[in-house]
Amino acid sequence: MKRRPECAEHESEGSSDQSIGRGDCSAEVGSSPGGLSNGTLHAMAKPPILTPQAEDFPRWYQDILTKAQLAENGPVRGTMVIRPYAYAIWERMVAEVDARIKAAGAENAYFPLFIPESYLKKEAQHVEGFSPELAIVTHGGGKELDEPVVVRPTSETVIGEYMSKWIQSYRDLPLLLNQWANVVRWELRPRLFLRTSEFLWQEGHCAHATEDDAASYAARILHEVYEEFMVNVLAIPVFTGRKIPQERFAGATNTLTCEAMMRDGKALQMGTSHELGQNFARAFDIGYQDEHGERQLCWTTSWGVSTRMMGGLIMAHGDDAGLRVPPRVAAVQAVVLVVKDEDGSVTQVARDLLDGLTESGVRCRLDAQVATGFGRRATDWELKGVPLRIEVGPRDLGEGRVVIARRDTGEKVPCELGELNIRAAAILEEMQLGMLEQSRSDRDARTFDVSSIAEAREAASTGFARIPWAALADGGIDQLAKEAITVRCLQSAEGGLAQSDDEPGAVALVARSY
RNA sequence: CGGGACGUGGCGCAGCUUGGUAGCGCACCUGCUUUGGGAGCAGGGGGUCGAGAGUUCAAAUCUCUCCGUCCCGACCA
Repeated sequence: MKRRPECAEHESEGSSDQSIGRGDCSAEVGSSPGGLSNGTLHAMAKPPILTPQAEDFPRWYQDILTKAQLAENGPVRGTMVIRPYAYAIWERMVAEVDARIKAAGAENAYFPLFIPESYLKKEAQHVEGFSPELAIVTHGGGKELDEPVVVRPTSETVIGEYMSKWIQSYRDLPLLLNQWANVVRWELRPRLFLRTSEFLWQEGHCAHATEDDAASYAARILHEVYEEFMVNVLAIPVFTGRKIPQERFAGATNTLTCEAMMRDGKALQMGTSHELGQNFARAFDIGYQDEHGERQLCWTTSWGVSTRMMGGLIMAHGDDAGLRVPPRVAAVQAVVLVVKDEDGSVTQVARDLLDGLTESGVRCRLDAQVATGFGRRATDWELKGVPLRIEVGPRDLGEGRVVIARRDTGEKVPCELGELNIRAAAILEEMQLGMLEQSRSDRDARTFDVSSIAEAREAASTGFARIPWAALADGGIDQLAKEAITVRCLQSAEGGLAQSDDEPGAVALVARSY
């Protein structure tokens, strides 16, 4: 079993100079490719902007939330205020996921925030699973309510009630619904984006005629919507697999998951897709008449991704200089930064460049706040993870060029004015792929195939372990649980989704997790 | 909810042991000089010291209770 040094390793490998001006990286400092800065050695004396990841990852996470102005706690414990910059990224996620959901045939609708308590109680496992985390409204209009109202922790129940009305015939199937909403699950230990009492998400709810249809749709959403989005837009590779019974959604017969590795080696469940069997169909009488006039019960599914993905984005890509947002989700893909301007002429050129970039489809913003020093602004944009910084100063313009600085590698390259639009678009594309490759190789380097529990424990101290499911058969899960290691999912021997809880040859992916 | 740490301007902290009514760095505001990697100088604004109660002539400081935050566990998207 091979081992790699702790954390943040790829910052010190290769010729990356993303450490310019920062105190967190000792080697490679003087190598600014553009040859444009010379103060880097002095800059090393400055304290790091963020607590370095290797020193204290949770603190790094807190720091970045604050300093990149992403989110903060709301006044009620567990609630979250999402600041504009982070919300803009969330909106990009929503747009991308929504398009894929629609491509998979589901339609958006909206169901109420308040659910009669009695609905929750209709499905035994569902109530049991959720009752500890419910927020329940007992008063309204100044009076005690006859029946308490639950703030939705998820909407299987209300939606089930309406599906039951809307579905009469096999011709009404499949019924593929989705809603974007907020939900509330009272959390004991909240953590911004990762686990908040109120969060934003998308919840799909579908009814199918057969178990096979339901199963294949749940898997289709997992792969074609979630995995595809995470890999190609968020540039986060994920392991997909089947949850073990203990980790299943309350009321599901099968839960599928996308598990990603964060830069501290812990796993984050980024999305789930559930087969609900006929549990909710039975509880809410979701049924139809088939071709032969026989009454049949539907098979339902539900699936969701949430603002937790923001936490995943931050922890999968962020480095000691801040966030790194892959171009396809970046709300701001490029910032045109005026280095210095004495008579307004540089800013004018910057505006023109901005217009050109905008026309060629790059989401960009102007930073002409020359009252604030260049270094300060450069650092701030790095903190926010904007993929490209286009530096425009009098010196450049004298030579008819600008400098493009990449957030992923820290590299700076000069670019002729006339080529900016094409170059920027090309670099963004390259960065998108590069970030995915980097995440994938980092993850793979920390994912170990092991055969014993002792090895799994060892591997999970820095990353993931893949262990034969059979090796955890008697007491293995409990043994690992003592070290806070859990089974993230089961995969088949070939790497696909395990088809059952006791599939022969299945492999368990185990890790510490969020 | 169990174990640990901690709550002092927006952020990070000192002051608490030996009570005497608040300070530092960053950030912020104004002006000038600056601007190619976290600017400098000068001036300025902002805190009933997490909340409540108690002890005391006097509480950031001592006592109790509560609340909140962070880490570790049980629970979860």
